[in-house]
Amino acid sequence: MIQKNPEKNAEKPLSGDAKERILLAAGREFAEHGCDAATVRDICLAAGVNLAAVNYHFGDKKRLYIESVKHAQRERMRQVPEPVWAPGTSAAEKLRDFVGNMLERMLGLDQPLWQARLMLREILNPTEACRELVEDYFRPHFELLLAILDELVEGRLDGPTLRQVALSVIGQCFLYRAAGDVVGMLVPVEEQIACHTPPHLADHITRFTLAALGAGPSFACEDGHPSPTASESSSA
Amino acid sequence: MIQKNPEKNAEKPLSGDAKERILLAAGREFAEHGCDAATVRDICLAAGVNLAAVNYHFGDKKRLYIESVKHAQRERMRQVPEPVWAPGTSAAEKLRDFVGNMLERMLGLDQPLWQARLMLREILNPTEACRELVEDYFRPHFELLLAILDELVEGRLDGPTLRQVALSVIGQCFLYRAAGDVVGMLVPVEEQIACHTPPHLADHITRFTLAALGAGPSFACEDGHPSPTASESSSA
DNA sequence: AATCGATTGAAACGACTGTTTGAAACAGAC
DNA sequence: GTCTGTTTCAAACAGTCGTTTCAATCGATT
Repeated sequence: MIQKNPEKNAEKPLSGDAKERILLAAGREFAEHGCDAATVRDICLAAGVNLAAVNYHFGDKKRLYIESVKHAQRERMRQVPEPVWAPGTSAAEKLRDFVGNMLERMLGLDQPLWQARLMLREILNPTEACRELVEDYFRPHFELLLAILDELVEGRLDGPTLRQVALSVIGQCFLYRAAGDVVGMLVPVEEQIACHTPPHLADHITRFTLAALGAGPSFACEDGHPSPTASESSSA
Repeated sequence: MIQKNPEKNAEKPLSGDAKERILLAAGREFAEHGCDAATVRDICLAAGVNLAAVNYHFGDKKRLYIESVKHAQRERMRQVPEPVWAPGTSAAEKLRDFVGNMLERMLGLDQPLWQARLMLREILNPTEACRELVEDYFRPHFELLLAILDELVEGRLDGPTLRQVALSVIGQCFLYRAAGDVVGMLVPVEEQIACHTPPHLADHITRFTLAALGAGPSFACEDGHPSPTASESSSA
């Protein structure tokens, strides 16, 4: 029943048709409680639909979970596209933009937090949706990072080493996403709000990586932190 | 019912008194399914005790969960103690040992896998047990790493920068623990069994970090991977 | 042997789970 | 209007959940 009623239920804060509302509410609930612990009753209540709607539109809970993961992934790809650079952009600048983009995708507060959290659950406890998530979402970013790093070291590193370097870069970002609460307990609060914002983190991780690859100034040979806000990067 | 099983818990956790058997089985179940999704019936079945034993010994499920996390933490601390070094050990060697120790604690296959998995759940979704976990378990290791790094850079980095470097080191290790399955989908299998063992990873992460800090040879200026099995580290 | 507190046992409690049901409401086609 | 297919609704289904109950059992002390 594809009806083109543009403004039918404007009185309700629940926009879209039932199926999409369920996907949205399911994503939130699954992200917060996990696939098993979340309940279809809570999902339907949050979505403003009847309890039977889940089984009508998605068959059962498990298929709803998989669909909600895929939905969140698609939304995430649409919201934060991969960066593109003008020809002639240096590899170091590309790395800086890439890291910033990844951190924005992981930690960005302007994006819905639950989408990243849902994917994090899928990373930690992979289900059927994980393989698709990896192939469509993670692998392209991984390959892009590999290309940037390869350009950066001008082909001086072989495949396995290059992949390990890429995983070192990702790991540095991933920690703040996955273990953010524990990091928050280990680092003073005033230091967090000063240094643990996506731009500052991107600056640190980029400089750390460039220094490791011999493509930038060493970390410990100059003054402590040379103004993390500097280094005007020409983002596309 | 009190049978003397002198054998250690190879597979059957039916040694020791009921309370300890419950803690062991609870740790395994909570690690696999999470606090909410795990059931006290499965725990009691695995522990070989009556259903009412959980409420008798621990009050309710939540308190059992907290106690099982603390129990796993204590066991982990007992099994993998912090490394100690002879006076005069270089900071680079200390870093190498520290990273190897941390990776062994995260990925070591000779240790029970479920303990690390249970703590990972607590990191991702902190409960009441998390603060104690951080203060008694994570913070000491963090402070030790900070001391090593400070010695390594000979005081040339201020506190916040030093902490960010420490988090970079931890993040590189943490990725393989938390996102191991996804990493396994991005890297060819033959490369994993060759390069993703704790010793190889420790070598890579240490060299990467030392290069970033200007305390070791750069990564991309020499040949690709100078035999990761080398560099005889004087482990404690 | 008798007693007492600590522990264990089988069964049941009420609440909640995912799923199903059949009727009602709805849209458009005739 | 009737008819068709789609979607929504309240209610109930059969299980499972955490927790409780109370009698039976154990271990040690008297």
